[in-house]
Amino acid sequence: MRTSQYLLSTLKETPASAEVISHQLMLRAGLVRNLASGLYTWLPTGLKVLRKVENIVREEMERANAIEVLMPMVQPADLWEESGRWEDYGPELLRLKDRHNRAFVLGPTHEEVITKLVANEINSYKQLPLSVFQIQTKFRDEIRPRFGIMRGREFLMKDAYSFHLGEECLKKTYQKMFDAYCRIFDRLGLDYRPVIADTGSIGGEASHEFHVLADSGEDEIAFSDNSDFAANVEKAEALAPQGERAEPTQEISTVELKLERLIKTSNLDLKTTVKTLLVLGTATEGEPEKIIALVLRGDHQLNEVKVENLSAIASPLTFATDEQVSAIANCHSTSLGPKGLAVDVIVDRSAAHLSDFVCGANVNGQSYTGVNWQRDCGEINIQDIRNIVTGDPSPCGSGNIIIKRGIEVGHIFQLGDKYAQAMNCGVLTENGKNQILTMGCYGIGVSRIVAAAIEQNHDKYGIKWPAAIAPFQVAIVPMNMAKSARVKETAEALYEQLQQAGIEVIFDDRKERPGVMFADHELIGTPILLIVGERNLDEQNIEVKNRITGEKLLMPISDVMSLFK
RNA sequence: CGGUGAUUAGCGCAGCUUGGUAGCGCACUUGGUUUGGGUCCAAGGGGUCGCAAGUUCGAAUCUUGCAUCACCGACCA
Repeated sequence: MRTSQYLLSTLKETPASAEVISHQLMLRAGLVRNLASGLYTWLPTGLKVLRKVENIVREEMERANAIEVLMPMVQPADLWEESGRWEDYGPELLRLKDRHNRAFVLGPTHEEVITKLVANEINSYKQLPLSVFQIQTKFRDEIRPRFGIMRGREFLMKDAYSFHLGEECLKKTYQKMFDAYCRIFDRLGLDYRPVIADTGSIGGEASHEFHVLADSGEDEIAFSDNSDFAANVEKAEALAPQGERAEPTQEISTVELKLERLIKTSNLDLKTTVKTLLVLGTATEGEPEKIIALVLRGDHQLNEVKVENLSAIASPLTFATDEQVSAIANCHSTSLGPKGLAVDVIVDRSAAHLSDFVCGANVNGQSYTGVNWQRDCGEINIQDIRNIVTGDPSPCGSGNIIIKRGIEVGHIFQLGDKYAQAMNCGVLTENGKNQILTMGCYGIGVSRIVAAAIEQNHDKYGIKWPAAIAPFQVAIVPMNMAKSARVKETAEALYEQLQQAGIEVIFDDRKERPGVMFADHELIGTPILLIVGERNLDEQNIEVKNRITGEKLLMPISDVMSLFK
């Protein structure tokens, strides 16, 4: 490729709208352009990278015996009604109508379509197990698209689905996929971790996420400092504190300050206080809305995922309005406390372990000290409803927790039969009976990987691509080619030779000053720069600069091809 | 969905307080100059100032509404 005939589209200045480094560099290096909120055009250089990621993913899927298909992005709404997700999915699902007024959705995922397909195509146990995958554009109407490609509304995803007669077979394929994912991220050259994950709205049993570690990541991951344990903070169990709860030593007394003021003025340790949140309980038909109180130790944070997984709590989690709060406690939410609340109370394990604690008194501007659970609040329902924090004992039983941020680039699930059941996807077994299939599903955010790779591999000059996904393997940068016939001949010959050898080479044949060319190629992140200049031609040498290490060395022109063996 | 802010040339921004011929830097075009790290000089092209309504002799500037984009928040101790 010659730059003079290519769409380089690099920018000197950083567009104001780009927040994270990967977004800035993707715009500056001419990989993508923004079209509308969460929608991006892939420019030639970006597309090259995207295709490389795609191909690695494809090769490893095929190696894991998955077969490629391509399903429509636009899907009929009745499929989604059949699975129940037309109601469940919410506004993230973009719904649209065709000219005949028939309802469709833009596919955020393809469980329905693939399950329908398999239900129609697969009839016998002899055809199982089956794994299929596709690499297709998805659309999710995110509340808040951000960080450029990282959380766009339209994105490229690899999604795979496996079908089995039973749990045992599913587990085998799940492990195979797990291994395939590790190979993919190894080949991509990324620093990643598989972590135990919540199964979320898709449902099912076991699940792992694959995270690329980066400070800008949107997820928090809990690691043990003494074992391989790693889990999404959403999922990581916070163990109950050791030992028995201490006996009460204080009587309740009332303080004429709201809890917040009390904490500030008397320098109270948050660990001796509790906070109380009112949320909606599961709706039952014909009954008035039920409110449930959640109680956490003051220094802890509510884990929404854990709470939503409790059967008593409405999903999605909804906080009580100020009106609902006053109706129940006759005070503002900042003065709530568990004593004397006329609703069901769910107490976090750590909060439940306290004695002589401080809390709101359910009267505006008043708090209690010296409160004790059994004595003052009666029987309580104890659950794990908080986020694990640094220093907590690891749920695996070994070591303590440290927390790092990660970008979720892959997620695998053992789905079970939720969709197969709903779409009546079964086969005849050996003894001639129909049996509903068990499914697994396996996603990789292909476009997000491009952004994640940049988050992890950049410096002040630009992107430092891992070799496997660099848009070009090598750039030829001639010094003052317009004036020197020798430089031109040498550069052209090199270009010819590299092309012949099937190496992805970009030849900077623009009439630009050296500084401009260096800056562009460093921004784009081509791993090797071949610098052709008068300076070294007398000795028939060429300068080779490694973008990753910054090393420069001289080598005879005739040896250049050895770099690519 | 709530809060905040922005919207003026392809990009980054000034001008708005105090209404009166629309500017700067980068990029682009042409000529010259320079040539191993974003040269320098000169000339030039490009904008219904987000949209709509209002106030006014006159609106980028004041008022109102709308749209789009971005950031923050959605944890209520």
